[in-house]
Amino acid sequence: MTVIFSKKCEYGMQAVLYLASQEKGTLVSAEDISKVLKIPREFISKILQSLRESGLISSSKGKSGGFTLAKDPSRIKLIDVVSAIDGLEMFDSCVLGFPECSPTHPCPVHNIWGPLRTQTYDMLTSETIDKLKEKTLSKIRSL
Amino acid sequence: MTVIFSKKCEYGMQAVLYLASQEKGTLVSAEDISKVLKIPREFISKILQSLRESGLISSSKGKSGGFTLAKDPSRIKLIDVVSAIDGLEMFDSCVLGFPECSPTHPCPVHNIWGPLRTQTYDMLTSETIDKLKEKTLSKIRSL
DNA sequence: TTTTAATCAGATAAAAATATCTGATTATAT
DNA sequence: ATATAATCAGATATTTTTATCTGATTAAAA
Repeated sequence: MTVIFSKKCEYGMQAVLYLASQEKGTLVSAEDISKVLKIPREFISKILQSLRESGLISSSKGKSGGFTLAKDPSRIKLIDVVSAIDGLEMFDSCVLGFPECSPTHPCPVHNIWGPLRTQTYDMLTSETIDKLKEKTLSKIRSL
Repeated sequence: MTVIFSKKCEYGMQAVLYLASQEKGTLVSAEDISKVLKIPREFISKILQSLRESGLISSSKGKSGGFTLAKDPSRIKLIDVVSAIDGLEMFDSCVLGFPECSPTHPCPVHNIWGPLRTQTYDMLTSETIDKLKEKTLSKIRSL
């Protein structure tokens, strides 16, 4: 079982938070991210590539190349990463796995789950990642 | 990506809710459950077997055999199914996938996620499945 | 007593998620 | 110029989850 998000998505969020905690414009290599966050090198590489394709981060090749955020951290939210990797489908599918769960055909816990889902969405949407910089740094220090 | 629970667990919850919506003591075959809930026959079979091993449901073999709840629906909660199939690990692991996320080493969204996790747990813990009978029946009618 | 319809146990298969490998390309630094 | 250190693209491998198969056992019904 996953805790809501796939490993890819979890790693992607961690990496984006890490990039956001760097000095603006700093290029960070996949190797570096892999070591700091303890994520398999080749795996985070692939994830970074796909985030680049989505336009969330940018990269430069060659020696001393690496990755950096494509825009200011004050304009990026965690939901952007989720959207790019896992997609937003989970925010309108049934927690019990029933098909077409809706107000007209609610599952047994539909009314309770609705607000929770909304709050989860809000958690990912309300804050931009620049606001999470300090917390990110102190978490990384403890890894 | 899953929506919190594995398919096994979703199907397990659906099946247990369905059993709870039957007349007390009714034996329901895996075939029947499979058809009503549109779950692959052999797959739900395995899930029912494992729920039997966990003691949540009981079975009788032979012609006109089948499955029924092992105790009164007023004493079963959805968390029992989750606990038996997916385990409760998700309720204390990090939503961003960081290891050892805790109040002393919180991840960037630790404080926001905590209450949400608790509410999710409450959703599965507060109501016994007999309370969900009517809603289950009306959902099943729409499948 | 035989047929039938069910669970049960264990093996296997298929699909998806996670992870790694290989070699090409690129750009900096020596 | 050349060596080095990085991304990139595509293939491959491994692991986990989801799903199916096979045959044995059981018990009710014919």
